[in-house]
Amino acid sequence: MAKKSIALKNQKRNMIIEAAVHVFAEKGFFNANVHDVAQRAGIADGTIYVYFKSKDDLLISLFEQKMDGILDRFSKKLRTLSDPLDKLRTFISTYYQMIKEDKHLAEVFQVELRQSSKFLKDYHNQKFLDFLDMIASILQQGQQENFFRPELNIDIAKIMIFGAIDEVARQWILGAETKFSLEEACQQTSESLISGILNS
Amino acid sequence: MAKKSIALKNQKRNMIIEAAVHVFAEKGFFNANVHDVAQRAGIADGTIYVYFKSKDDLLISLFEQKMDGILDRFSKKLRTLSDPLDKLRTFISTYYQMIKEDKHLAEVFQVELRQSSKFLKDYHNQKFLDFLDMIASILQQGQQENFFRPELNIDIAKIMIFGAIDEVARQWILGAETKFSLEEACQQTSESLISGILNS
Amino acid sequence: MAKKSIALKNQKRNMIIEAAVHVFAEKGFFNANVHDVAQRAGIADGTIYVYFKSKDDLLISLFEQKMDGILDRFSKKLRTLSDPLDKLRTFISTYYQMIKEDKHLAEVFQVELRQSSKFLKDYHNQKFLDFLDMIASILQQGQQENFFRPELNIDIAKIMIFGAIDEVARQWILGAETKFSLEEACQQTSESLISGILNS
Amino acid sequence: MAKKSIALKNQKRNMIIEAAVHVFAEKGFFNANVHDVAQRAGIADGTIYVYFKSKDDLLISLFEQKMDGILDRFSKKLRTLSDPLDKLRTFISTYYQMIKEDKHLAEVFQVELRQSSKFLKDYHNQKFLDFLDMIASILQQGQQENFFRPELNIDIAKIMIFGAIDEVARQWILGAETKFSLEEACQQTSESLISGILNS
DNA sequence: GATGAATGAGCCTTCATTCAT
DNA sequence: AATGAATGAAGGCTCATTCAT
Repeated sequence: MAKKSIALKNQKRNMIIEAAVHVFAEKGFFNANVHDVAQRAGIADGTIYVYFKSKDDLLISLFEQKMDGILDRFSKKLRTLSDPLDKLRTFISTYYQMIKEDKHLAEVFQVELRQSSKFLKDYHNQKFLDFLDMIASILQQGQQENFFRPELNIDIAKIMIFGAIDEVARQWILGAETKFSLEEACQQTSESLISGILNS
Repeated sequence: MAKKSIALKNQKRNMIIEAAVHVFAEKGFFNANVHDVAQRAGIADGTIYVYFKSKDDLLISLFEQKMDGILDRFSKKLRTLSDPLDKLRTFISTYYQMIKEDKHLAEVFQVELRQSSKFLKDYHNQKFLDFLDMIASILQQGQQENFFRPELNIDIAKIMIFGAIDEVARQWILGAETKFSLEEACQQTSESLISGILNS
Repeated sequence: MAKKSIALKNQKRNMIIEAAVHVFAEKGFFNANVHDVAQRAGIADGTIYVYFKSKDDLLISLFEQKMDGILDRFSKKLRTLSDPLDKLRTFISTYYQMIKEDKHLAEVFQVELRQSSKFLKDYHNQKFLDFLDMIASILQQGQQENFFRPELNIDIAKIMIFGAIDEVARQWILGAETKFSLEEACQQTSESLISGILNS
Repeated sequence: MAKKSIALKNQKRNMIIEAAVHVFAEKGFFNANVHDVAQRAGIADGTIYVYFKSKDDLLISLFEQKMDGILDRFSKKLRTLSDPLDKLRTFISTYYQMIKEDKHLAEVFQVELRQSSKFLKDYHNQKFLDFLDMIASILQQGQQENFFRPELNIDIAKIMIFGAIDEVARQWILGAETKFSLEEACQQTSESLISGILNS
């Protein structure tokens, strides 16, 4: 019974998070009301506070929970591969796939996550750093195995790669000026990041 | 007299924008009060509204004005160059230089500009698109002159390049996990974007 | 439970309206703060907005609700009568009685209601027109039954009669220069409106 | 030169008052800005304060000045007449004529003047009482000369008569529900007030 | 006298959060 | 656990008034 109760509790908690993803994506964290989230979740405003300490806590919890899922997903995908180039290509394609599957979540992550450090005091976004380190691991392995240039600064490269694919994804989501498909974006960014843009 | 009056008005307007850059960078647009901006500018709250229609208008005006300066700066820098590779390297180094010179402005741009489309109804950020098109121009010229790969999709590449350098800049500003100098970042991203990360 | 809840809600709504009547009567709508009304009602400022959309809405709701009561009261009083002269005299005496019983409400109505058309966009004061039409009905019946002059323009007369008794009531409330009782006012205005001021 | 200067000063003062009449009539005293008035007068905001102590003072001055003109006008019209009935009919027709000639002024008087006692502390509207007393004088003379009923309470009747014609005028101005001309209104109210509505 | 930029007090309204039911 | 009415602090914005020019 206790187990079931916990499961139910988590279920409602997830419902709220799912509602928050939608509402925050649509209006942005600051323009969205707790009431909006509650309404979308089909519950009363006060109920939010049974599961979360505050509006900020809801956002952070959303990050953490979703990030766990994402880290898990990437981890599983990469585990089966051994070639660093395969890994990098898979990482990139998985990223775009994820964006495609859940635009709302992507919007919340890209926009709100960026400023989390500023408005959420004392929140150190460890999970995001873990995510970046997945790229770093691939690069490190690739460097050790002589795939990637030895003079590559991995701390910079991991950020650069993330920034590149993330910005392309954002512009695709925004839809403005988008004259490309995600598939093409995936192929193009992979190729350019790996081989550069030079015609050699 | 009229000239002087207009100059004075612009001077105060700029003072407010400068104050807003600092305050928005520190607290974020939503957490910052109009009072905070006024205080930093050394004026009364109401004076803000002599120069700007609303808090939103202040942010947009800040974007537009600063973007004009930035576009001008890049335009001048690139004008003297003819080699596409030189142009791209200069573009990237100028970007990092700009970030270094005015961290506050960079923060406002990177964080608040991103979500502008969401919370500022009917604001189409044309100036940002113009900025991206400066990269596109370089790429196009380079492609025509056979420097860059013919199969490169410029609409994607311009975004990718911007995303790459911008994210590296952001992480450098945030300071967290930053184990690199901007000079190194410049050299590394230029090299990787141009020649790729492959060890060939 | 639902019934009780609705009853309680209406009770509090009425409390606020009652407070608003007092405060608006004392200070006038524009000089009165929402805070004043809340304080008089013994609630927090924000609670006003649980029951009313805005300060304007509070005033309009006050009109509508009170007008409903007034229309009902007059309607009941007149229903039992058949003679048009009796009806008119009763209408007038009821008006003065009402004024006497609730000076505050009278002040709000006489002063604020007048300008409602100007400051409350899109508010068409239908209830007031209904009130005037109660006089019109009496006049019409009286005209048909040959009590009142056939050449009487009822659309003008109804307004004239209302204006006459309302202005006397207002001056009585203002107290300035008032050298008469409401009873006398009732008797005098009834007589003058019905028989004129001529000594015939 | 001093005289001329005073004349010029009065001219500008009048310009402001005229602008205020329009603006207050359109928007109501509270919804109208000093800026609106200044703009309509074609002067700077601050100039208002060269001629008037405050926004309230502007309204009061407007009343006083316009009332002087009105009292003068009525006084001149009535001076030539000797018959109390003629006087009363002339009073009423002059009132409607005045309304017709300057709707804006009429609106300001009818709406704003009413509440003056409430929002303008310590303002005793003596001129309005003088106006009412012009009616009282007519009634008194008529009563002494046996034209009007001896039991008529003049303090009540003067208010009643004013209220009657003023309300008809207001409804005519508002235009809503107005199915009559001012000429008809004049004839009807005169007749009804003098002879009553009874069919005798 | 005329100006209009600057002021800052004040107000309506929102909304995250609480708590009695 | 769930509710949603109530709270009250906080904030954007207005505008009558002032004053240096």
